[in-house]
Amino acid sequence: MGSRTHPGRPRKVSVEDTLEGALQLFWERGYEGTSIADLSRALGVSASSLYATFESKDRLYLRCMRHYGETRSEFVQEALAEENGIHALQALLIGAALAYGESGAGCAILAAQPGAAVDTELSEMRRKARERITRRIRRAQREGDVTRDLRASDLSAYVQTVMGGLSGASRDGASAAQLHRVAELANATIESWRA
Amino acid sequence: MGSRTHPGRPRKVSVEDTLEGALQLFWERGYEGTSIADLSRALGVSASSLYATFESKDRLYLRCMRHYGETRSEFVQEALAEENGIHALQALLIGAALAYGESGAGCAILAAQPGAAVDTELSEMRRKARERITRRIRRAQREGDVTRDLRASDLSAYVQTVMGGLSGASRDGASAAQLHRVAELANATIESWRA
DNA sequence: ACCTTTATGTAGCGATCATTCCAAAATAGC
DNA sequence: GCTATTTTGGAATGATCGCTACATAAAGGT
Repeated sequence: MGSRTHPGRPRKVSVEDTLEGALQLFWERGYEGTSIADLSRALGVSASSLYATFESKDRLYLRCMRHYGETRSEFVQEALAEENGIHALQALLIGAALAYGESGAGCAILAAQPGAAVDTELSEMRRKARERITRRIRRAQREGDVTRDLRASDLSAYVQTVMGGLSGASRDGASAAQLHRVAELANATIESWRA
Repeated sequence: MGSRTHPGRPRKVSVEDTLEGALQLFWERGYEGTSIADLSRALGVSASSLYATFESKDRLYLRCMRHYGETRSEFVQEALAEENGIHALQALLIGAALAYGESGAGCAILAAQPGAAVDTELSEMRRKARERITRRIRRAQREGDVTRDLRASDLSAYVQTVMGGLSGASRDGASAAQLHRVAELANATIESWRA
């Protein structure tokens, strides 16, 4: 299945560009608030082309959310790579405040509403993100950065709760500066988690 | 206009019951995820009756959100009535964790997605809630419960951000116990705001 | 009994929804 | 230039959307 003898007509818009454009609409208006006609109009591609490339609206939405995860979560990787565990978590919240403040639409995945079978996969994505934070905290506890008196899963839940709150505040119109100040208040809590 | 001479046919379902039932659907599935046909089926009332009583889907939704505010925010009043300012804010988060944990659908107003002209009013409701918290914090600062080194509006924003995060976590399936533990972590921050 | 008033259900409105069919267009290999 | 392959746009699918017209049912006032 790798012969590739006959090429066919070239696509008007690349898959990458389509995902990026569709993401913007889904991100701002949500899954149910974005119709195929909206996407077709905004992208300059007919509905049938979208269906030929991405099987259904569900699948396209899912691809967009994965695309979001791949292109908008660098700040998570960078923050968790901080040597000191406390600094890592604090950098995570500051990074979230900055990222959500820039976009003005919060986190596409955390802000997604329940809807059909898509929600299962999104919930799984959120669970994995939380798990990544939990593992980083466990490592910090092993390394003596974070106290062992508190459960890593609880601390992780707190961090993701604040991130979700920042996401919501961003969508509600909070300024980047405002989000930053909230993140700093939350970081005072994290400061108290030192071993 | 208070004569009331001719009564007319009695309604099958009271306005109160209709609002309560419609709220349940809107709360769980959101505005766009709930159709008039869904409401008609769930309430046992025809669509035309709904339109005769509530002018439009927008207005019905708005009435439901107000109904939510009137019947589900007792914990806010009770918490903010606490004598000590620090305790008031802490009770607010604990109360939110309890309330959102019970419903399993978070806060209907904080979790509402942007959509048409309805969003303006919901945003206003959130703003008023935040203002109420801000005023309580200012009072606490006057009474010497909370430090004057931090801006009341920032502290209020933090509290509402955590509430929004708890709401989202609840919708994502977090248990009441889990929400409670997160609230207690957030309350450690609030503890540090003592004057 | 009749009248006024209000709420009811049925049927239907045009618009939009996600999705599909299909023929034409555009490419590379032969 | 032909063929195979793939994407394209336009038209149409049935279903559902929010909403309305209309005739009838159920009450109290007289």
